[in-house]
Amino acid sequence: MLRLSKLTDYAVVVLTRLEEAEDGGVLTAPGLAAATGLGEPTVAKVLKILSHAGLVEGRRGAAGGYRLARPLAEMPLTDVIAAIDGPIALTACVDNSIGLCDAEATCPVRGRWDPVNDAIRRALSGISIADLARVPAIVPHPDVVAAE
Amino acid sequence: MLRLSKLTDYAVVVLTRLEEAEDGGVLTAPGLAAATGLGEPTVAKVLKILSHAGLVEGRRGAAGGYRLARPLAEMPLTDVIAAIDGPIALTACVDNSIGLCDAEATCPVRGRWDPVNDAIRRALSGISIADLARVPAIVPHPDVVAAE
DNA sequence: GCAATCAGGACCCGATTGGTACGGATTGCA
DNA sequence: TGCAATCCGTACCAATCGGGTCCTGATTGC
Repeated sequence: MLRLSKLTDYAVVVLTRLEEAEDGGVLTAPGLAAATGLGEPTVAKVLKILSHAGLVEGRRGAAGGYRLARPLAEMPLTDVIAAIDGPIALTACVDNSIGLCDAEATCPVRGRWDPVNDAIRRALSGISIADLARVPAIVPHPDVVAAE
Repeated sequence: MLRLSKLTDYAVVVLTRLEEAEDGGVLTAPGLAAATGLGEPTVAKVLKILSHAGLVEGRRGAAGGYRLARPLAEMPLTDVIAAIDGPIALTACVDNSIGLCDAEATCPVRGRWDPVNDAIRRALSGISIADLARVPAIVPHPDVVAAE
């Protein structure tokens, strides 16, 4: 389905929540889990990945927690996707990488998806997490409105 | 990894091969399998899906086979992806659909990915299968060139 | 009537993902 | 100095999904 993982979804939620509470302080993983309604271990996992990618900064210790490494407006969606789902490439053969495919010599699609990957990267690079956060979370569905 | 399925990849190969041999005649699934180097049952499966989506037309019987329903230039990539991978939506919650998510009321991301989905649809709608077929299948990789 | 082909479904195996658990390191505070 | 709270890294397990195969029918031409 051309889908990306749930973890990426969670990451956006957590990042959005982190910015809302941004007053210079930090938020703990358990606190974020309670605020988002997600499972605590899952939130911790997401935060660890984001920390590894440099999108959030973790501070250890008794008064530790997480805070954003930079404002969400300066955080392109591609960074989050790349951090959690890996490099943005629609097929297993990333761009023109060599040595991964067993039927490399006869593979009829080598390099063929490159323009598609580029198109998607361009489309996504213009969207920041702040753009997603700006969307109202609950949007009335046309069917529901029509049914009323 | 934001990946789409291998089947979609195969579909592009098969469609491209179908157009090359387009002289008004048809190509059989076993023939296409031999021509593309893919497994025969797999090719048959792809063709069945494409036929169901109306992208190719199957003709049964002794002299049966498949032919393109329309030229590849008039076949947007989104049609093939939608036929094989389903509707283009990055998350499980397709757009603003209701009733699928269990934690619907508290879900903090409902409708949030819509602009992303739209951006990807726009980026992909401008690409036809003919555009992909036009890309040379074998492209020298920069690393390989540098290593020589 | 027979052979060749498409059509549709069921099935199984492997891979990936989501989610969990555990031990260790770091920091603040009493 | 010890304790508690927190992050960090890794390993692990269960469930889902996709790739691939097979079988049985329906249709067509010879």
